Amino acid sequence: MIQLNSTIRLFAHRLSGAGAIPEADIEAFQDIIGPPIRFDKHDPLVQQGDRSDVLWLTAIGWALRQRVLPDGRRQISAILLPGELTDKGIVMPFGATDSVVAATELWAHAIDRNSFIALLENRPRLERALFYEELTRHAVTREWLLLLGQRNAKERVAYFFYEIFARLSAMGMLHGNTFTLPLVQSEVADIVGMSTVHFNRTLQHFRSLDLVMTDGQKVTLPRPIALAELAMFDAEIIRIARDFQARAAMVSAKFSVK
Amino acid sequence: MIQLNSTIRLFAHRLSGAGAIPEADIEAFQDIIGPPIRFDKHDPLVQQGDRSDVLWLTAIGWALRQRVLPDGRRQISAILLPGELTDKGIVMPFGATDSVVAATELWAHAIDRNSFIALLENRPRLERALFYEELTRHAVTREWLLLLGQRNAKERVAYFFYEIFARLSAMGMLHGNTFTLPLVQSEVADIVGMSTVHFNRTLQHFRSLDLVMTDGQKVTLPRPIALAELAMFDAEIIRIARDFQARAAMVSAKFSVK
DNA sequence: CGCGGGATTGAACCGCGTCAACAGATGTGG
DNA sequence: CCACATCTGTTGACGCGGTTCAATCCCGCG
Repeated sequence: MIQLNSTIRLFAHRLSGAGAIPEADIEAFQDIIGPPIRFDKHDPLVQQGDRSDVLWLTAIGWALRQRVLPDGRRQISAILLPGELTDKGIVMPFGATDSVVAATELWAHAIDRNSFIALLENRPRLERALFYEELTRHAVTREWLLLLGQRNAKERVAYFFYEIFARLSAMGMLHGNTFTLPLVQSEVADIVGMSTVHFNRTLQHFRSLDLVMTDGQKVTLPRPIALAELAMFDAEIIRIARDFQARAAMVSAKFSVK
Repeated sequence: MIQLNSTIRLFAHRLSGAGAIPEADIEAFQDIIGPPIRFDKHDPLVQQGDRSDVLWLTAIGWALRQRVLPDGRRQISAILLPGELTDKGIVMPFGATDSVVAATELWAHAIDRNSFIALLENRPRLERALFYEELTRHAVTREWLLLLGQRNAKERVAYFFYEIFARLSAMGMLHGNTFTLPLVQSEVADIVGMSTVHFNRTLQHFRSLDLVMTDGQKVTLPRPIALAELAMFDAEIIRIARDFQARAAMVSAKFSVK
């Protein structure tokens, strides 16, 4: 059996949401990714408007998908954790709609656009898995529309912390109720659509309620469920997240994903 | 040659964004759709949380995709014009994440879930077209995140009117600079994430600038480009919309899509 | 003619943004 | 190893954009 690296494992695990992917497809995918390349914090992996010939599979570190207005206002639309593709949209015949920038020092594998397209052509189950994953991600983005369009500052911040918590939990990247959040406050503010100052004040509100504790980049949520309820986190999504978590635990036990 | 109805034409046209679909695939698609069924205004086609065995292809009338919070706050995440599918996500093994409700009297064709899945299985180009369409729609949804997270009330309202204008233009559903907007103000308010009262006041602002004129459901944009600039509508998206418009004009000339 | 849904208006209020200053941590070059 | 610059977090003061609540107007319709 071919040795698969843990990034590919993570990636394949993400895609397994709607059914397993043939091992052969995963191996074929591994064949087209390049060696890991290093990006500094703030380096762009994808530039809004560009037509690039490569997309990236993140291996270590966080990246942010974002769009900016001419006057500099910025909205972050997604956080890319390890094992994610920067831009499936590269298959489309127009430029990237968003930028993707490294939020931390980051390592990512390059994937040639044409190889990627050819691979999907020959591996229908892999293509389908990517299609289904996109449907899921789109649903998450719509949930964020509800967040930005209807929820107030406290709800948004509670939602943010709980969602990060749940996602890292699903990846086995939690230590108890503590995790590392390698983002500065202005970045989080541009995720939840509020000013840095007001995010800071809202954060202090949650600190005073003992719902969020911070120590440098370490964040602890002593009562995550209380946060989720405050944020009106959708029960169905919690359920899906928990299933995910259970499967992820199995995956990490088997393959020691770090 | 098999006779295709105009709804299927519209649908196929929408999907052609990243390449033509074999005529045979389109015919096969037509084979699995049921006769048009009537929905009253406010009737749900899809209910948030439900696991249904059918999805719908809209033929006549508008529908709204929306999500609501437990306390009733609602965010509309998409407007479905004729020739759109209510919920590709039905292929996924979990319930609908959003509701879709008729915004007007509406006619739609039912599609059986299993037939739909089987069709995609056998028609890789059709499946790919749906995948690519989903990528595009997701990009639009991310643009709305930027709208709700960063733009102010005036920009949001300007953006809304221009986007509807551009989409209807692409479908040949404009009469000069005038179109029919069959939505009440509270619905538009829930699209742009603001209160009905403030939407009304913002609308009056644009009326006083002669940028938007209304007469019942008739809306006229005397200077659409000025609106687009005010909204900081992305130039690339304008370009794509114009290409679309050009192609749509050809389609409607050929097939007399109404 | 009365009813009901939607549009519009007024007034009061406040959530959140803006601006500006300061504190603390980290880094960097001399 | 200090001096200084830079970046991030925090706090205060102020005011505006937008919400809320409650009328009132308008129009189509039974």
